[in-house]
Amino acid sequence: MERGYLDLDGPFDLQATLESGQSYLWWRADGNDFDGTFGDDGWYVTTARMDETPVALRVRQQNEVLEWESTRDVTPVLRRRLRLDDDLVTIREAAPDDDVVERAFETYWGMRLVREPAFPTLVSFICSTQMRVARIHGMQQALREQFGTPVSLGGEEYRAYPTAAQLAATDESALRQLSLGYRAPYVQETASMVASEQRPEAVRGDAYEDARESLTKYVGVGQKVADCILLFALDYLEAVPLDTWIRKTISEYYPDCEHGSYRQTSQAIRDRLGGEYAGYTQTYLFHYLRHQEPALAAD
DNA sequence: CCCCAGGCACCTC
DNA sequence: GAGGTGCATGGG
Repeated sequence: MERGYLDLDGPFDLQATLESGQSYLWWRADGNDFDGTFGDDGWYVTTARMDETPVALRVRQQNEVLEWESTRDVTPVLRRRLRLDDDLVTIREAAPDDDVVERAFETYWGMRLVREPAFPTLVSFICSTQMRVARIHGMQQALREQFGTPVSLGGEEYRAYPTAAQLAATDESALRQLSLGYRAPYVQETASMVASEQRPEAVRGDAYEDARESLTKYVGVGQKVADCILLFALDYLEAVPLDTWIRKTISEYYPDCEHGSYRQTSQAIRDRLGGEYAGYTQTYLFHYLRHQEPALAAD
């Protein structure tokens, strides 16, 4: 097993980054789910594909350093997936100068967006509809344990997130047994599409609204889920997913951005929240308000 | 029993 | 394009 230490350049908060509902692809090594408190040492686990081979890795933050363990040097994986090269100061400067945005950035300063692999993100957010964060996470763990390839790391046995081919090979009833509910056929059909060369990464380079529209070809993907995939996997930092939380926020703090259609409201709030980095601000607001609902109601 | 959760597909008009 | 409905499952 290899171990390494990665010096952090600028503010970083691993817990906020991994437990803010952006990614459902990491879990705590101590077995506690995200709503519990840390039992011991702060390690998170995930799997990655390096040269088509699944690799397990552990990471924890100790002040200005990320410590990792894996069977290979996973420094490039961490840089990419945790967006360690983002310039948070510049991003924050693009955000509006109002109280709620200030409080959100202040409270979780150091939180990064993630840049996760596209297919697992696609499946995760198909599962996210009408579902709480903790259960979305549980569903991905179930998919991993049921269909993923075994990977070992330092005596521990994990399972990689299943590939499109692995999920395409299953059927609706097997997915329903994992409590995916009505999302089961969506996941299976979408996995089949991706396995037959319709890869979500193909939208890279398209104009933002074209890319969003294009992703809705997958079953179970509407405009909101498409925005999540663009923001958390495909580097479209301007994407602002209009979920129940951000809609409540718009109604409370930015009522002039409310319009009839998703497209128009999206355009207005995107401009308000900082244009090219609007999705970053949205993610701070989402995480902050989801843990501060009384404050929202009191305003 | 109720309501709700990072909405979407499907149907009308 | 806009407007209604049904939808699986578990937790409060």
